[in-house]
This record gives sequence, C-alpha cells and structure tokens, in this order.
Amino acid sequence: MIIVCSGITYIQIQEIGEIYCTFAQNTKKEIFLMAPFYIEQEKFLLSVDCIILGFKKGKLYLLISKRKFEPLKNQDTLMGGFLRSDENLEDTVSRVLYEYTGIKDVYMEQVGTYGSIHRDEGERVISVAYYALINLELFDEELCKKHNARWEELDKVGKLIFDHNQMLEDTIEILRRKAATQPLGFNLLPEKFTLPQLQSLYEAIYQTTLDKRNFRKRILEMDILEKQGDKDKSTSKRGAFYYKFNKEKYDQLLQKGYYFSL
Amino acid sequence: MIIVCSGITYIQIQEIGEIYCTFAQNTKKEIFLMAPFYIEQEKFLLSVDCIILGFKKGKLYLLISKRKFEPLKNQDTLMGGFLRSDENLEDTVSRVLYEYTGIKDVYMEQVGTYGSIHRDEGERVISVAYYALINLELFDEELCKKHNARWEELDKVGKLIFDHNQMLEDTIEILRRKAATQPLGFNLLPEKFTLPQLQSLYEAIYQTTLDKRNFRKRILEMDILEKQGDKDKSTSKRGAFYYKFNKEKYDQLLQKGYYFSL
DNA sequence: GCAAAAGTGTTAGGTGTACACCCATGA
DNA sequence: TCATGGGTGTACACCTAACACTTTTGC
Repeated sequence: MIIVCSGITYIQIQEIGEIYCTFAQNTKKEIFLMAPFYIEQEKFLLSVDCIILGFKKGKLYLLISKRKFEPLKNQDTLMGGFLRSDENLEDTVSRVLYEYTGIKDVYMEQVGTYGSIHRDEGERVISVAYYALINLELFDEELCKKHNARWEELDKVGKLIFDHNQMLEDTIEILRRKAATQPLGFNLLPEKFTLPQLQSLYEAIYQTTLDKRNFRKRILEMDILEKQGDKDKSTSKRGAFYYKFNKEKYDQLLQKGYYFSL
Repeated sequence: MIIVCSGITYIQIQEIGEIYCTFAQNTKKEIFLMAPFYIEQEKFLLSVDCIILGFKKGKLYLLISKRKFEPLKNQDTLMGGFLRSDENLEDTVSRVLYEYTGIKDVYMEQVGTYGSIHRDEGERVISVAYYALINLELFDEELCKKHNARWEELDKVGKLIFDHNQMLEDTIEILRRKAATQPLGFNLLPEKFTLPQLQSLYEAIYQTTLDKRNFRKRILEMDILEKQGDKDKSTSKRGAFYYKFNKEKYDQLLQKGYYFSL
C-alpha cells in the first residue's frame, strides 16, 4: 500500500513505533518526489493575527472578538486565521479582514512574527502579526454581532490571549514611528476629512496635544492635501473645510526625494 | 489500521482519492487528540534566513555561502536553517549563527517574514529573516572553508537565491533607521574601538561622509563612551585613543527618558 | 449677542551644519 | 623634518515650539 501524505515525513510514537510518510507533491496530475533535504524537516501551523485599528470621535479603537474555540474559548482575542497553502501571507490577512470588517483593499503592514514554543496554549503555532488601518465609514457593523466582536478604545484594551497584547504594543510603536514620516493616517479617515479631524488623529496616535497653528502649517506646506469647497458642519456652527489626500502628488514628491515628517 | 500522521489532515490527489489523517500529539507517552479546530489546518515548512553583517577596514561585509542542496545548489545564499519543534525562532537563528560563525550571544533582530507561495522554488517554505551583527574579531575563519562561505563587500553583493536580496535590502533599511536612535553599531566593533573607527562604521552604514568634529561632539556628549588609557597605533603614528561602550550607563539614561540620535 | 469651534503670523531659542588649523609620532 | 592621521571650537542658518486673537454662525 502506498501512503501519500503531504506534510511531515514521520512522527515518532513509541507505543506504536515509527511511521514514515514519503512526501509527494501533486502538480498537474504528475506525482514527483520532493528534494530530499526538505523531506526531513518538520512542519508547523502558521497563523496570521490582525491588529485592526479604526478611528472615530478623536479616539483610536481596536477590533476585538471572543475566541470561538478551545483553548481559551470566549476570551478576548485579535482577529486571526490560519495560512492556507494557496495563499500568500497577505492573502490570509485580506481574507481575515474581509471576514471581520467586510472591507477589501485595506492598508496593512507586517508587524512581526511570534514563534515562542508555548505561545499558543493549544498547539505549536507560529503567528505573523499584521496591523490594518480601517476607514470606519466602510465598516460593516452587522459583522460585529455575527462574530461577537467589538471596537475597544485603544487605551482600555485589557488582557488578550497568548501574546496578543505584545503584538498590539509592537504595532503602536511601529505605527508611531511610521506615521511620523509617512502619511498613513489617511487610511483611518474617510476620503473627505477636516484638519481638526486629522489633528485629533495624530494626537490620538501620539497621545499628546498639538498646537493647531503649527500642525496646520506643517501639514499644509507638504502640499499633499486638496482643499474642498464644502464644509463639515457636524462639529461646529462655523464648519470646517473638507480636505482630500492627494496620493498622486505625494508619490511624485517622494520620487523627487522629498522627505516628509510631522 | 490506524494511521497517525502529524501535520496536514488530508491531501487531495485525484488519481488516488482523498486520504485523511487524524492529527495526534504524543506528550509524555500519552496520546491525546488535538483541539478539533487545529486539526483541520495545513502545516508548513518554516525556515530562518540570517543576514550576517561584519565590519572591517571601513566597510560592511555580508556572509554568503553556496547552497548545499537542490534546487539552486551551489548558488549564493544567505545562511539559513529550518525551525525545529523544540526551538523558538531565536534559537534557530542562534544555532545557525553558531554553526557558521562559531559565536554565541550574537546581537540579532527580526527583519520580517517572507511567505510568497513560490518564493522557494523547491517547496512552500515560509522564511523569517533575522539580521545579526558580528564582531569580526571573534569570527572563526575556519568555518568559512568548511561551509564554502565568504565575506562579501555589502555593495558588491550579487544575485542571491529566492528573495534573499529583498531580505538584505530590508535589513539595510531597518539597520539605518535603528542605528540612528540606538547604539547598535557597537555590536559590529571590538570591545575596544577608536572614534575614527566608529565614525567610519557609521559612514559605511549610511553611505556618506561625516564631519569629524560634529560626529565626535555628538557621540561624546551622549556620555555613553568610556575613554581608555591606551591607544590604537595600527593606523597612525600618533595613535587614536580606545573607547569602550558603557551599556549600563546607556540603559540608565534610557530609563530616565533620554532620547538618542545621531 | 453669545457660545463654540475654525482659522490665522510672528518671534525667540535651540539645533544642526559648515568650516580650518594644530598635535603627536614614527620613519 | 615631514608626512600622516588624530584631535579640537565657533559662527551662522534654519527649524521648532511657544504664543493670542479674530471669524463664523446656529441657537
């Protein structure tokens, strides 16, 4: 009998003895053997965990859900999913993001890979963390109920499972460093936004207050915002002008070697 | 007949049909079933690739070896190894580093994880890249011959296999960003080094020339270097004073909230 | 008319950068 | 004594950060 088994070559179980599986790969209906060196290596479960951030009312929010299976069922967790063999890492992230937010084409960035032996209390799992920045206007609230998920204020996030708190911490550090030199904040805002909104976003990211005049001066002289004709009157009687981020202009300036910083 | 197979639950091969393997884990001679959710997930080969950097004679060098197995046998490659189930990611890196350099306790940092479906032409392998900074005085030259390895000048590195050139690029970017705010350059130098040496290291990292007076002023007023009584006379008749990096002092200052930048 | 948020310029102090000459020593 | 790399101080330009008042408009 021929046993074809994708994955690890053998597992040693003393009571039963050793069982060897020859690794084979099925491509276009031909079966050929793997290069010998690969065969002898162990394989691992690989997951992605997503730090999904949104921004509203001057505050950053993290999407948290209740874990659906053991171990640690019903505890707070980041959104995650297992890598599949037909997916790039980013594909898995996109799949998870779409499942939990209903949004495609989300801005995402790798945070790092967490592989401590016992990080997952159930089984050895190596996890690649990605953070994603969400425009909450596009977010599908229905999915929250479906997945038992919620938006938690960033500085009120409690204990998450495994090393998810560490992932979150690392994300914030990367986000701060990155936001200082690249205009990634725009991913957290609607297409049209006001300068007070933008300022409060940066204040949320850096946990500080900024001087209105200095902020406006700096951001406007970068010349990557387009002032719109209409105003947002929801927060004041006078109303604040809408702006749009001009990505083309930004890319042009980058190519010319401009260096942005806030 | 019971088939116990660690890894993927089934592989679909049309000519043969579907074969299912139940996942089992052997711990302390007890065999118990995994949490059901994990069972259904695929497993992957996981490797680490090491970008090993050294510094001598004013230039940065990358350790490169010839790949020992197919595919792409004998082509230039970074040092790498497969993750084992009893290792954390850093353990694997340490093992690889020790194997190729003979040094333990090396400064290392994760670069990122590379998981494109076809990045490895042999088989699906997800690779976590780490860079390591080596004090070349401790390096064991014998190991070069044994592994068919060599130190290649950083800006003369040619085509490496797979996405290793990308990993190298990403490393340099991280190194530059990091070196500007943290004293990691010291890992590339002997315990005792001179200021001209230190300056030429930073010049190598940033591919630029620095003003001697400005550099010395900045680095000395950080107050993390200890001037030694003796001099290095190998590069000039007058000789340059040796300095040592004072890590304790650096950590103290960090705790007080000091922010370093070059 | 008043409350509440939007919008607007100037200045002082500090930081980064450019720059040129003397020193110590071995050959 | 001279060639070679090591070591030192200052002046100016620029950028950052601090600061207060006017405008608009719905109620």
